[in-house]
Amino acid sequence: MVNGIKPIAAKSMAERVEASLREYFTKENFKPGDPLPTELELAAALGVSRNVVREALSRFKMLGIIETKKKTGMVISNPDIVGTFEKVLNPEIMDESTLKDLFELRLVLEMGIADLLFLRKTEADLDELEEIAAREVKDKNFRISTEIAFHGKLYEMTGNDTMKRFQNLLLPIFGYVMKLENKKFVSGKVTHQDLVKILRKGTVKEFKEGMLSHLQPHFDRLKQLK
Amino acid sequence: MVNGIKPIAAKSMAERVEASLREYFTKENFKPGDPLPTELELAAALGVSRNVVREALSRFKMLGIIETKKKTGMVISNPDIVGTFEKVLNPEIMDESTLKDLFELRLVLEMGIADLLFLRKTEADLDELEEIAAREVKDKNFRISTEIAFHGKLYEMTGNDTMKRFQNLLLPIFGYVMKLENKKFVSGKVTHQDLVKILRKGTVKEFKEGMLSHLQPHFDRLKQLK
DNA sequence: ATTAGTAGTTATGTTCTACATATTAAATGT
DNA sequence: ACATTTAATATGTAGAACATAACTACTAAT
Repeated sequence: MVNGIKPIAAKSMAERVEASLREYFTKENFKPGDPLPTELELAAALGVSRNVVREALSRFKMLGIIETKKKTGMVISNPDIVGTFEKVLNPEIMDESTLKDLFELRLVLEMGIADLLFLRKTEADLDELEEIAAREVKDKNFRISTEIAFHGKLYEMTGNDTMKRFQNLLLPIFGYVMKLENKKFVSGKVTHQDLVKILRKGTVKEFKEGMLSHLQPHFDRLKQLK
Repeated sequence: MVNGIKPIAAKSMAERVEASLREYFTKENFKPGDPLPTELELAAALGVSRNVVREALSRFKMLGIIETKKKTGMVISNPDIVGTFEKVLNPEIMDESTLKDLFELRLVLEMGIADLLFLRKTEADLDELEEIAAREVKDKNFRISTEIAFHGKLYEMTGNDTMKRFQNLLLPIFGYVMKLENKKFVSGKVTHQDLVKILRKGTVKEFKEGMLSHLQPHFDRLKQLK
């Protein structure tokens, strides 16, 4: 077996141009709004066809790192990281171990937002949350949608838009993993209504314990697996 | 002001082809390993040039959703989501509110991993962690690197590779935000060595309190801002 | 002098053709 | 039956050409 030897340039031109451009952007310290050379200039500078350059640029456009206008040219812009995440987060084509990891990540987030919640909660938020929890008790049929609504509202209350959107993306993962394991959504001893109550009048510590108890079935399952 | 009116098709062909392909993949229920039509077939089916198709395909290749081999053609594959994340996570071109959000996200993760840690910790892990903490006390100069090593090891101990890699990506964000706010890395009353001790002999609850205390300076700063 | 209109220029958007290259599959020869 | 050669095919890359939007500058008209 041949060891310590690797292919010279297995990667495609577009891939290499992407890497070169990325390096160029950081080296030149590009900031949002800064104009880029034209496609032809880049092609000439890199010694490749305009076609290849465009394939690489197309990638940056997808990430939101580059924006273009005709005649004006291209400029750097700040990418939408959550939006990008969305583009790869397809449960159908994800390997199982990653799915499991993301499922756990969701649990970790859920357990970790307590401090932010107590830092930023408002009366209006609590009222709305309470209303969601109350609605849930009436409509036995729509447990999943209210489940989503409740936890979604929690993330919203953190005042962290990125986290809220991120959690939203993880929702299908959550559902998918549950389906894979043929499990039903089961809540622990602490209900949503209990959580609201703690959030309103209790302490951070109590809330953390409450949330753990609420998610206990999920943690129990993890314990079984290992 | 004109209301309820939007541009017909402002998006580029490549962008629309990307969307069409994405829809096609899910509709046809493609799984990793499944072969795709050829570029020419796609171009014909979509009524666009092969060039445009290639620009769209290039995007999927970047995300790792498509892999290609000459002659054989293209197949669906499972994307590397953390790797994709890395491609957009450049602090230099990110807007400040997103940076702030990610900084908080890091804190939330840190607070939320306690349960996983106690579920999966091993003696070997604890030994290594203790060693890192001990090294830190000796080398006053390299506080930041040991800071990274310590918390990195914690994530590693969760047994969640995705989370570990994700945290690794957030590190530069952490540093960047600190630099932006001209703050130094300050630990709370609970040190790394204390955390190790709790992790070894204490309870989950104690560890959570310890971690909160360790990160308290950061939470205090958040409190100041709001 | 301000406005309106016109023409020219430029960079991206799109298409088409051609050829290179890797790899599979078929054909051929021993 | 096996090894070798040949052909076929899908991706990779290059180059030219034209379309299109948007900026610039010049011109004409009120």
